[in-house]
Amino acid sequence: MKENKKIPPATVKRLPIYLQCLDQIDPKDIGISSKKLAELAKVNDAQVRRDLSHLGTLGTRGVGYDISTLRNQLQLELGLVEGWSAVIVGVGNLGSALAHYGGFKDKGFGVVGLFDDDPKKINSQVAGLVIKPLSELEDYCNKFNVAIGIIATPGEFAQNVADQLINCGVRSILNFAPVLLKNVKDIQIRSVDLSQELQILSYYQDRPLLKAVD
Amino acid sequence: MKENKKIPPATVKRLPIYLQCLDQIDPKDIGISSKKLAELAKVNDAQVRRDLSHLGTLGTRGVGYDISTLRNQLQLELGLVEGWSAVIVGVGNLGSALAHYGGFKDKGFGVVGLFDDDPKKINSQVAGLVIKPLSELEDYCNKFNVAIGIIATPGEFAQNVADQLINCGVRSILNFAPVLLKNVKDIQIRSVDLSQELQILSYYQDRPLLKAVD
DNA sequence: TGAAATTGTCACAATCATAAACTAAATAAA
DNA sequence: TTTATTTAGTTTATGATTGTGACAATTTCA
Repeated sequence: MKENKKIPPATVKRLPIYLQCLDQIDPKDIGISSKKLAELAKVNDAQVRRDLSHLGTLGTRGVGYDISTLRNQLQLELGLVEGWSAVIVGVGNLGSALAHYGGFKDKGFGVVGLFDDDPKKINSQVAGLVIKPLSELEDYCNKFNVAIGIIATPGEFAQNVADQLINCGVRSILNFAPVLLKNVKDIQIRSVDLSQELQILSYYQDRPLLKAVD
Repeated sequence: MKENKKIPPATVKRLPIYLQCLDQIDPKDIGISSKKLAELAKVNDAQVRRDLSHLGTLGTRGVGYDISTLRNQLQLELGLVEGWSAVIVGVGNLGSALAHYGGFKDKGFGVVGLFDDDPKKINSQVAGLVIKPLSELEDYCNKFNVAIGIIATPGEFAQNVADQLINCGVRSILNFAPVLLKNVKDIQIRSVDLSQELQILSYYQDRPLLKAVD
């Protein structure tokens, strides 16, 4: 209900899930109840109402939520209407996969540049983009006002790349390299470590009674 | 301290990080303090001590932790010494990237099979493995005692693939498809949604004063 | 023996999820 | 119209989880 109020991080993490659920329902439906949405998102329905109340008064008592209004508000709150530009640094298998990944564009992110320092890759094309050397990163970031940097290099180069990205004015970094990047004030960093995910699964593999969270 | 006691999920998520940090320190070092390890893992040092105390009494007061003992205990607790076998279903860009990803083998996971239902892909090789049709999944899982299934298909096939994997005796699933899989008792599922990570970054992009967690 | 270092553990505060209860609003039925 | 039903929004309570500061216990070293 309170506008302009800080949204709890746990709620922020669920907002993209709600958005995803909205894409999965019958396009003929124009409304949805918190109960139904909770079912799709696999959370408690009170939680849904509480989470959504952070975005303002979106629903109608006795009726439910209007789907298109809800989608718009979620996109607005998440900043998906701002058309952030992103670059991918490191165009190996993972970087290529990310460059081809359609899910980014669908959500309003545009990958505008690919960078690698391997001379054999420079000037070749991946997903319709020409791979550039890292030396051109700064010009690119200025030209396209790049907001998000995606790091898909081997671990040993990741910190250096992150420093360069930050230096070029990039404020958010999504890191796939298996290293912990230095925490810099005002810079948002999220790391996805594929092997760590498997290790967590491995822990619970031996302990079928427990359930992992998140 | 308490053996056989449930380890908090938040701690489980940090254990692979500690393991990663141990790989980054000078191989000549034989010991490490909680303070130093906390610095590397970017957490509080009291947290490190508490997390590690769940694995038993590993350290020595006034001295610190013996690195090789610590590494062994972390690997043991995470089940990394059991040599779990994994299959990858969906050999598009992301599936290929995962197949090539060396980080899995380093941590004790072996990718033993690739599956796809695209006739153009079947029988071709990726990362030294021949891509098989899904119809052969069950035989494979039995033959290699596959414990972990990695789903890298488009979203619309993910639930069906998950059902098949579970049917074949797979008990842990790492899902990269942008859908929420049904929760099945005794089956561990972790989902990594690349676009969701970007959306969370996008939220905080507009709010530089806040810091995302996790 | 005393000082410094460092672990293991406890206690406390903050956050979070969930449920219950209540109000308010909209719709459908009588 | 009146009444019943549905459902959002809000508050409160509660229990669980988590992170962190504090400190005694232990080891090393001078």
